[in-house]
Amino acid sequence: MTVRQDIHSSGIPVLCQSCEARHRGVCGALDPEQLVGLAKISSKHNVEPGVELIGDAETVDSYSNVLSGVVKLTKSLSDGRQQIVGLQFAPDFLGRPFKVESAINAEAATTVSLCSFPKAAIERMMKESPQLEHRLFKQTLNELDEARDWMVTLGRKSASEKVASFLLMIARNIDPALDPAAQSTTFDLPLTRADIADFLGLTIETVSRQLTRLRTDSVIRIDSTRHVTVENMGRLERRSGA
Amino acid sequence: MTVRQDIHSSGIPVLCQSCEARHRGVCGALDPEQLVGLAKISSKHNVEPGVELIGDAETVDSYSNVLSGVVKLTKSLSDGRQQIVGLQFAPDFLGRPFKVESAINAEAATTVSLCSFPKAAIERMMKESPQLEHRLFKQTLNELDEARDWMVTLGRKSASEKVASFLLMIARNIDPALDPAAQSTTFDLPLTRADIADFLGLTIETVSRQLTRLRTDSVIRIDSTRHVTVENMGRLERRSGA
DNA sequence: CGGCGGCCTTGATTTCGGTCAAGGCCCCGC
DNA sequence: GCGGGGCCTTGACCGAAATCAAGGCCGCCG
Repeated sequence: MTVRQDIHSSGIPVLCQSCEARHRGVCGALDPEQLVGLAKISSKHNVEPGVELIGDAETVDSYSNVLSGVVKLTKSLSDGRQQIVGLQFAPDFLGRPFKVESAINAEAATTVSLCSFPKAAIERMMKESPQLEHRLFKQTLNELDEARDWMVTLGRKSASEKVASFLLMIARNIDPALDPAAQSTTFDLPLTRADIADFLGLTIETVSRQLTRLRTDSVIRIDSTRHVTVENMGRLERRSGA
Repeated sequence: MTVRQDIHSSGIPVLCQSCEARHRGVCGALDPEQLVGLAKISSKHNVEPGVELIGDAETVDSYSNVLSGVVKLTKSLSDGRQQIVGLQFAPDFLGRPFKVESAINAEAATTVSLCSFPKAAIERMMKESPQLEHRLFKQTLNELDEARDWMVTLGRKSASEKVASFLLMIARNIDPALDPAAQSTTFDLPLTRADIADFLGLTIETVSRQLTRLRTDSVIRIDSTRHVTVENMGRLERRSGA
C-alpha cells in the first residue's frame, strides 16, 4: 500500500517544494526519503554570466541541476578557437558522471540559478537507485540526439540556415510550453553574438549580417540587441533548412 | 544459424565464447545465466556495404552488437544533404533505447558482422539488471563525448585539419591496441571519399585534394585508394588542429 | 558631462572550399 | 578484348563566409 505523500507535500523538503527539477528533472526519480537526504547536502546558488562552472574549486566535485538561466558547454582548440557543444536549460542536469576530468568547460551564459550536490553523494544514490541512473541515462540520450542534430547543422547548413535554426531552437527551449503551431513568439537571446557564432561555427560578423537579413525580410523583429520577436514561425522554419 | 546448448566451459554459450562483446562490449555486464538466455534469442549475421540497418523490416525491432566492420550513422536534410553523425566499431552496441522511431539511419560502411537481439528482450533485461543499463549508459556517455569532439571539428577546423583528424580517429579505432606513441601505422579506410566528405562536412573533391596534399607532404602514403599508411603520426597530429 | 570599453553593425576585400567539368583507374560482365 | 559504371583525382572558376577596418550605441565611472 503506497502512501500518498504528495497530497500534503508531506516529507518533501522545503527547498524542493516548488522546484522544477522535482517534476521534469532528475529529482523526479527520487522518493521523498531520498529527497530529504539529498536536500540536506544540496545548496542553491546563483552565478553571473561569464563565470566558469566546471573546473573551478567550488564545483569541480559537484553535480548541479539548472534551475533557471542558460549554461553553455564549450570545447576549445589549443590556438583558442572555440566551439559551443551544448546548451543546458532548466531543469537539465549538469556534470559528466563517471569521469573525474572532462575536456568540456561549462560557463554561465546568462545569470544562472543552480542546485548543487556533492559528486560522491549522487554516485552513491545512483548505485542504490536504478531509477536515478535511468533518468540520467535518458537525459544523456536526449543530449546525444541534440548533439547529432547540431552536427548536421554544423556540417551541412549554410550560414543563414544556421542562424534560423538557432533562433528556432532557442524559441522552443526558452518557452517549452510554446504551442508548436504558434504563429509568433518573443524572447530574450541568452547568448551574445560571439556566443552564437561559437555555437554555429561562424564569425560574429556573419551572425550579425544574417540576423539583419532576417529582420529586413520581416521574418523577425530585433526589439533590442538581446530581444527578438519571431513574426512568422513558418517562414523561420522554412529558412532553417530542416 | 543454430545456437547450441552445450554449456561447457563455465556455462558460456558457444556463440559467445570468442566474442569480443563479451569482454569490452555490453555482454560483459551479463552473468553466464543471462548470457545463455540472450544467446538463445540472438542471431549472428553479416551485412554487405551500403545496406540499411535501421528502418528495414529485419532490424527495426532489434538491437545489435557490432562484431566487426564499421557502421555509419547518418542524418539527412529534406533536400538530400547528408551528414554522418557517428561511426560504430566493434564491439559497439547499435540502437537507440527507449524510442520506437529514431531520426537516424544506420548503414553498413564495410562488410559488417552483427549479433542481433529482439528489442523487447534487451529492454526487459535492462529492467532486471541495472548493470546492463549501466554499461549502455557508459557507452552512451562515450558517444556523447565523441559527438561533441566532432562538433568542434565540424564547426571550427579547416578542411585540411578535418581530414587529418579523420585519419587520426580511424587509425586509433581500427587498431585499438596501437601504441599511442607509435611512429607509423597502416590500415584500410572503412569509408569511401563520399562518406568521408559526409562525415567532415566537405565535398568529395576537397577530401581528395587534402589527401593528396598529405601525400605530397609525405605525412601519409596512399598505397591504394582504400589503404593508407601514416608515415609520421606526430606530423599528422600537428595537422589535425587539436 | 565626457570619455572609455564592451558589444554590435556595416562595408570592402580576400580566401577557402564549393561547383563545374574532364579524365583516369579498375573491376566486371559480355 | 571491349565497353560501361563506380569511384577517384585534378584543374579552372566562382561564391559564401572570413578577414580587415571603421564606426555606432550604450552603460558606466571618473
